[in-house]
Amino acid sequence: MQSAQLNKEFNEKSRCSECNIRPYSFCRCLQEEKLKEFSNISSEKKFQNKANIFLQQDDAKNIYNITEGNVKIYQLIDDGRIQIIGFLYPGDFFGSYKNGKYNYCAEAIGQVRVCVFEQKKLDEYIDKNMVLAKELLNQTSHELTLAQDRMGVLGKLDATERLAKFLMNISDQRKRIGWQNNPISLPMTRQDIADYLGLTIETVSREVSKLKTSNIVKVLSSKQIYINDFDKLSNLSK
Amino acid sequence: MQSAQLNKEFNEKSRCSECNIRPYSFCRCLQEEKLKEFSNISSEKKFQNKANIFLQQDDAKNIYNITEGNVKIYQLIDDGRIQIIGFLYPGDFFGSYKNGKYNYCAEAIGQVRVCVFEQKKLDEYIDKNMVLAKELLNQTSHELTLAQDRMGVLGKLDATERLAKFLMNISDQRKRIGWQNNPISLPMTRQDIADYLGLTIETVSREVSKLKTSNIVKVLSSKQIYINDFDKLSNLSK
DNA sequence: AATTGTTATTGATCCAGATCAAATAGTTCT
DNA sequence: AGAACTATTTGATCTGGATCAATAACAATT
Repeated sequence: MQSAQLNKEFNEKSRCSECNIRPYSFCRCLQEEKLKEFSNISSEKKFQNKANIFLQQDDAKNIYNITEGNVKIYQLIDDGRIQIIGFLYPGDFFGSYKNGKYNYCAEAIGQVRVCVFEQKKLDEYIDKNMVLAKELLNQTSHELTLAQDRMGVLGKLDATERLAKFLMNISDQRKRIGWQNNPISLPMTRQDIADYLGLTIETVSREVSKLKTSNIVKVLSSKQIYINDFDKLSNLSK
Repeated sequence: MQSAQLNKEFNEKSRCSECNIRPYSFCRCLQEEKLKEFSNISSEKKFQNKANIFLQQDDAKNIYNITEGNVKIYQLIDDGRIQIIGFLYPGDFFGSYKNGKYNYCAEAIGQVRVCVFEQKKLDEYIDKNMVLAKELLNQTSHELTLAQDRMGVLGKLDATERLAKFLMNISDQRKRIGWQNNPISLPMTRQDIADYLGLTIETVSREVSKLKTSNIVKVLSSKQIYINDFDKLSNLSK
């Protein structure tokens, strides 16, 4: 399975030495290296591929941090309609809530290990632990800028620009964290990409084909894309 | 001018006694009531209607907190295309950045007073002041859930649903903070609403007319909407 | 290797919302 | 008040991407 492979690749490279640059497993670093007492307020859980970690509208009792694997978070509009908020990586926190209910559903992509914090205990702990408070603030701020970028994508870009930006973002991110950034592997399905970009699978597929035809990318397999021309792709992505 | 009126209405009611429920002027409360030393790291500035507070891609040296008036933040895609991220109120922080540059443009709606923090000083100050750190974390988390909700709106809702949700959100918000929630005043232009919802002015106008025709709202003026039927509007808004 | 189920691609048609265009209402200035 | 602008509404047409439909590629199972 593709995503299992991706996870393997990811985990091997996800150990950080400094603990200040992603990707890294926030919990693992804190627990093993810095804060032994950290384990008092958290426990570990495993999820298999496609397992729901929680559903939108569940009572939000916990905050999660990924120690291994990928998680997809999405909003259910009503029957059938889904908007994927994001694809998450080791080190990412998730579990934000509104009025005591989770704000989205969280689902494992491949095998996932998470660190579970009881919301209440974490809150108390934050009061006594500035490192954690600042880390949470940094991560949340970072996520906020990503979310704001996505408003521009969903509100104003056309299908060609959305896909180009998606591919560029993935490539950039992989490069930044020291992975292979070309060809890029896409662990998620076309349906996931469509739900992430606010398009349909057919449109995503057609846009990939257009990039292939205009020789900007080479489609090694449906989940492996080689970028021939970064400049052209970047120009398309706005 | 409509928005001046709105600001007046807003400011009169924006004084909080408890300082834990919005709207309130975060800076004002902190400065006047709780943290005299707070003023050491901040200064106050005024902006007139339509004045740019900062532009996307400016070096992000400051963080702002609104003490009076409203601010609109928006992303410039390229010439002409604009995506409005949000309309901000007293107490709201803004100035999030990525790679040292602001992530959006900020513009005053009506007259605005802000509290300006030098990013660097604020960062140092946070280390010593847990109240501020937690407040920033709370606000940022809250903004994040709003941003995530907006992804669903922009990615999956149709025009009718977008406008209905927009009106419901405004009404809910006003109710929560103790303002008149019916009729609701819309200080922003149709163009602003369109740029916020990822639509065109024509479509926004047509959707308002549809709500009027189906007797769900009464259009008192282009900026004053009376909601006849909350249930129906809520059903439309998903 | 053949069968079954899942995921992706490609083609044909349709429609929601964009665009273009014109009329109307509201605001500001002299 | 009247002129000059600006913002909003309404109408007519066009189009990008959705929808419907069929095929092709790929994986998993026996």
